[in-house]
Amino acid sequence: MAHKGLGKNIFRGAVAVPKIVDHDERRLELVDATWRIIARNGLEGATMREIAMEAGFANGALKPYFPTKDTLLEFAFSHVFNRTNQRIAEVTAGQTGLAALRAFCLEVLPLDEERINEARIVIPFWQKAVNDPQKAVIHQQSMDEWLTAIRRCLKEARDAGDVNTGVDDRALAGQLLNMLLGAQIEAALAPAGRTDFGHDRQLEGYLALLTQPSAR
Amino acid sequence: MAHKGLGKNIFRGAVAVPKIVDHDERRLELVDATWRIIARNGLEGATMREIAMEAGFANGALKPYFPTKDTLLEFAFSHVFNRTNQRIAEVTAGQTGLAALRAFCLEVLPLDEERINEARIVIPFWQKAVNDPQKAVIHQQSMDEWLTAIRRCLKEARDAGDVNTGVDDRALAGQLLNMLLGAQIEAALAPAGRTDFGHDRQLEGYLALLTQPSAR
DNA sequence: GCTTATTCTCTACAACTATAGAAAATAAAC
DNA sequence: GTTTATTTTCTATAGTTGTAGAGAATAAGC
Repeated sequence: MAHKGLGKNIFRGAVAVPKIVDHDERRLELVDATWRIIARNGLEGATMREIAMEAGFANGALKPYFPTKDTLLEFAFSHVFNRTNQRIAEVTAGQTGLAALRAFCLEVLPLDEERINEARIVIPFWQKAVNDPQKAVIHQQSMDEWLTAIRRCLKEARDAGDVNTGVDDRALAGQLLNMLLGAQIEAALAPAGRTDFGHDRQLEGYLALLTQPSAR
Repeated sequence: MAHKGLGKNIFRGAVAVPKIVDHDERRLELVDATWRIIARNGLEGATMREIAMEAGFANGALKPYFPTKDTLLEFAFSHVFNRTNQRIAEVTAGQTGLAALRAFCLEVLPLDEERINEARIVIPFWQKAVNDPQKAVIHQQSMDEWLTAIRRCLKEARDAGDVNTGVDDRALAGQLLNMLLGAQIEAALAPAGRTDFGHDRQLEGYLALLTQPSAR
């Protein structure tokens, strides 16, 4: 399980010296260092030297784990989505309808320092993705997943009577997704330290819009 | 009016040779070339050499007009906002309430190739602004203006009875602004050529949400 | 302690970038 | 045509970056 990074672990007569570091784990450490550097110094400040130093290594130490910088960055960016998606899964587990939708959005919105930092990582990613189709696909896939999840919640909420607007779910899901993305920008561009952007109130307001006071 | 770029146009006895190029105009040309390069090759591809060539000049020709690359980029980025704001002013002139709000949003949304290109320029700007407070302020100022404009429209629309939701205008304005920003990301990251993202339908849907069918 | 494969450090290098500034080209005024 | 200031080209430079790869350091098994 450990010998995955290099193809050198050939069968050797009797003695087999095991690898000391778990390559997969090391890659995650390096991704973490990359995130910290990007969040602190931006994409321009994320040089291989800087990242290595942040991880506690010297210049060339990343090579065995990521053959190229682009490999590292792409892996790092993918992992932001992975982590967010995992948190979403945890938070929405067992929930349905409007409750699930609320939990979903509250997890994506940059409501605390940690997620504001993630916003500061996602924006450089978007910038790269604008001119790198391979990275754009990574984004697109997660967005498609999110759209599907949102629409599932909306459908359930309609069945439960919590959503009864005449506006169709396709439009609603698009609105909500774009709101979530826009919130990342607002949070990432704000001066460091600000954490209260009223995004949670915006969300509650939006969800309230979906329920027309039909019978009153 | 022309001698603004350099401070060399000193009083000279009798003969005064006029400058041939209008510095302000030239700056705009250079900004245009910068936009084209960024939209086509991304921020990484926007080197001084590349920009100069795109504008039809050689390597050092930009210096008299922009002493440094950062100056050029900042000016170029500011101008995206300027241009958008001017278009907004034209389109919303004479309009009020929901009509003005609709016109405003339709102008900001990336509904055609030109504005999709602008989205491809704004995202690199945001990326720079994340770690450059001076650029972040440029963004913030326009966003504050936009928020104010949106809330003015909402108030007018309420007075006209076109908006009657219980959700307060502050939350609504925030939602709408974030929707507009998010739409830029979706458009900029899509493969070149796509132009229909349903953003206009999303907008109509959102505006419909603001009008509760109270008396029916 | 010795061997061996892995892991890391460090130096080197080629490519590229922003910028500076000398020199050439240019256009107006005489 | 000559002069003069402006405009542009072109070469040079200092700095940075990703990457390569030799060698040192390291840790496990004997």
